[in-house]
Amino acid sequence: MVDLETRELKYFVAVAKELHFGRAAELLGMAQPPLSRAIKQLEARLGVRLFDRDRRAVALTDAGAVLHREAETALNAVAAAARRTQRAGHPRRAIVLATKAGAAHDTLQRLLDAISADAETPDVDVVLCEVGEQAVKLRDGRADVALMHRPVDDFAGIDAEELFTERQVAIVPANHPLAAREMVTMDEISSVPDLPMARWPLVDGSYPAGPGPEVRTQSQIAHLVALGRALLVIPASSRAWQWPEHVAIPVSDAPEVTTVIAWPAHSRSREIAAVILAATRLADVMAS
Amino acid sequence: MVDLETRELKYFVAVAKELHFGRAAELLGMAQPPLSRAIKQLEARLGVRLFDRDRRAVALTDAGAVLHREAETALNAVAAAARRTQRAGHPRRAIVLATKAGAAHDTLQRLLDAISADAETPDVDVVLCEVGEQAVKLRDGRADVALMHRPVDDFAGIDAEELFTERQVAIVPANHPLAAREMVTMDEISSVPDLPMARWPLVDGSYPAGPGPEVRTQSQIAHLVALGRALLVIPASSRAWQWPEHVAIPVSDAPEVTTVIAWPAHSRSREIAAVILAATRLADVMAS
DNA sequence: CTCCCTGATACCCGCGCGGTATCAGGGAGG
DNA sequence: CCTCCCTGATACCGCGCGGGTATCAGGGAG
Repeated sequence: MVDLETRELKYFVAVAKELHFGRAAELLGMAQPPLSRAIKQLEARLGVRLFDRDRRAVALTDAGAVLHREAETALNAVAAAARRTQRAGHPRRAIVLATKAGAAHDTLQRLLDAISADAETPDVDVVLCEVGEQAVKLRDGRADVALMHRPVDDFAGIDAEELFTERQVAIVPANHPLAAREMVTMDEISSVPDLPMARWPLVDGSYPAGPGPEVRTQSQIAHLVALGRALLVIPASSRAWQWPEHVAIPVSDAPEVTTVIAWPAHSRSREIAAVILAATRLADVMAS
Repeated sequence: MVDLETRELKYFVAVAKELHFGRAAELLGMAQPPLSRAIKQLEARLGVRLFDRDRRAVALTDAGAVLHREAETALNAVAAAARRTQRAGHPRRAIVLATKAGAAHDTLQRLLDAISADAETPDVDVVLCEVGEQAVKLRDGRADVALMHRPVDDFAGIDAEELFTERQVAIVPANHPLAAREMVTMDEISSVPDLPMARWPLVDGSYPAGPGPEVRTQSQIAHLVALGRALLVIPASSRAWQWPEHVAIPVSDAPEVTTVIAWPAHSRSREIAAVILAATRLADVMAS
């Protein structure tokens, strides 16, 4: 049985990301030769070639691609172990709730109120995330629970309880012809040439192909829409970040989005359970 | 940011399991002093006390208990990374299916037939498990897919697709009065003093309290039932291992058991997806 | 043909990990 | 009350390995 050290995994991931030993070494704060040697030893120990180096380019082999994925989840698990242990050991025992900035603002407000009013639930810190960051933070231990969205977010390794489901709205510039509409369809908004949909980064940080502008943050897209350069389809409850220059129009045929409260698939502590319970109870109240 | 090495985690887990530095060191194949030092350094690095040592006994602190849980999942992830990488790199690319020995025998038979008949699906090796072992093997990479049972198995970190649901039967000795019955209730069988239910080990290896005999394997319990010393409630499809000395009686009010095909929550490769698809298709055929 | 880019090799040094020997403190038994 | 022993902590040492610098090697570009 081979066993890998997290140091080796970290080295491997750096090279797999950069596909360049020199740059990877620099990122790791070390020299290139020991890095080359470490990777070589790793390959020897596993008995598997991880990179194809043909003098000018470095590429992942199939096995390397597998390790790339696996190593990242393993490193996340190790980091989570460290962070959760530290948090458990320190007097301050607030749990961390991750949520997309601007999303479900009023629900979150009421949830936090309910939690702080209830003596049973622990203190909660809120950390605001961009796009799909909640899952990352749950996985590496920087957060304990999160508000996430089905089906848009990535739930691998994450459990969740449904809170509420809502339709989506298109956010368009107030001075655009579409702004006068009562309701639109996906077909209509995807065929507007002067208002392409903004492109969000995928999990690996790259962008899908398409005509729309590349954005990373909510305020970037808010700005772009206000400038009349893009439109956006989001859950209705996200409207909290709308500016006067924005108009929200219900989209009749966009898939509904379910807001869920999510936690890492393992480690369901009593504190986390209390918060989940508070959230589901609140959702029941709001539904009735 | 602290980062833990897998070596340290392994040391910690050994001590957490044994609650005894000397024995843990022996299990690890090392001397006790370096182990003590390693744990001490770990505590220093995390800034958290992990064990309460009061000269005569070693106990986990709250933080230690957290790390115990987290470290085991992290180590599983690391081991899985190594194993899956090795498997991906070697010419032989069979995927490994874990199943409880004796359970759902005919379904499995047909599934394997369907898979080997289909050129699209990969080769499949079958590994037979005792009780809840499938989840462990999925988590540490020794298996890629598994047949598991809801609600009895532990699905933390594991995704699954339902295959079929069935009622449970009580297995009793053929010479016992109950053997003549057409149908029994849970109440009836739990109040038979001379036929206690066998006790299976919990996830941590210990046994729940109770009058029944402790068993670890299917053949142990099969033997015990044949000897008239215990009874057992299992899904109807598990009857494959019945001996002539066994009689199966439907239990009217036992919770139904759903057999599912399961895989680790991350890493859903094309090969695994093909096997899952074959299994769900087969279940559809069998249901109609 | 030459230069340069990039990964591999050679070699050295120092830290850290693991080993042995020993200490320290407290519980149990006479 | 004293002693023995059990168990974890401390002290100290040696060496292996991880990381550094210098250099090589091979192939693409101009």
